[in-house]
Amino acid sequence: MGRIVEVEAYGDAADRASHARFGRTPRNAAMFGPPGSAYVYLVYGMYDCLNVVTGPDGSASAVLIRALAPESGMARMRAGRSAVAGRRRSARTADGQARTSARLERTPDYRLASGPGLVTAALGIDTTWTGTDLCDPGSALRLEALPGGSSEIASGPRIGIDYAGSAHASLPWRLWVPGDPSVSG
DNA sequence: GCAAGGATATCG
DNA sequence: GATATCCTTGCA
Repeated sequence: MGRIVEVEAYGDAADRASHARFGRTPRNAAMFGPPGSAYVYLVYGMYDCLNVVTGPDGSASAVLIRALAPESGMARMRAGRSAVAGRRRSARTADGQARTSARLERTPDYRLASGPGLVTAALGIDTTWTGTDLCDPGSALRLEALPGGSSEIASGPRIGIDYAGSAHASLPWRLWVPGDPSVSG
């Protein structure tokens, strides 16, 4: 379990940074699904990114989960991180494997899910989780309300979307908990 | 600073 | 059917 400390908002075709910018396609179909369901996609051929579908059924929008502050299950998060790291080319050799493993061991708990690709690696989530009802208490992957709730929230431009053009790239649709060490670098 | 990696949307 | 590109990461 982790506390969500960094997210980004993505809209419909009008949002030139969104996967929905080309309308409905096989990949983004889940973005048009019911709110509270999951949209997981593979990015850069290696990392999965977890989104929460937010808009009404039939409209496209989602919130990308960019970072978690781990609260429990850190041993399993490390196992998940290790499994994903093992697929990288640098870990194909015995020497690379040893370095990757040593690096992960030096990684503090608060950095286990400090990035969108790291969130899914830590949780063991991949694209097959697309469509999961995140609001069902019976789901293995789910959202829960945080008792005691609100902390201060900062906002700024979304990351890695320069292709969208300055008008969209400058929108302050990245939200995070200021000062939290688990926010991505 | 930049390669790895595979799916994907678009173009020919 | 081929190809430029991608909501990233960890290495040089």
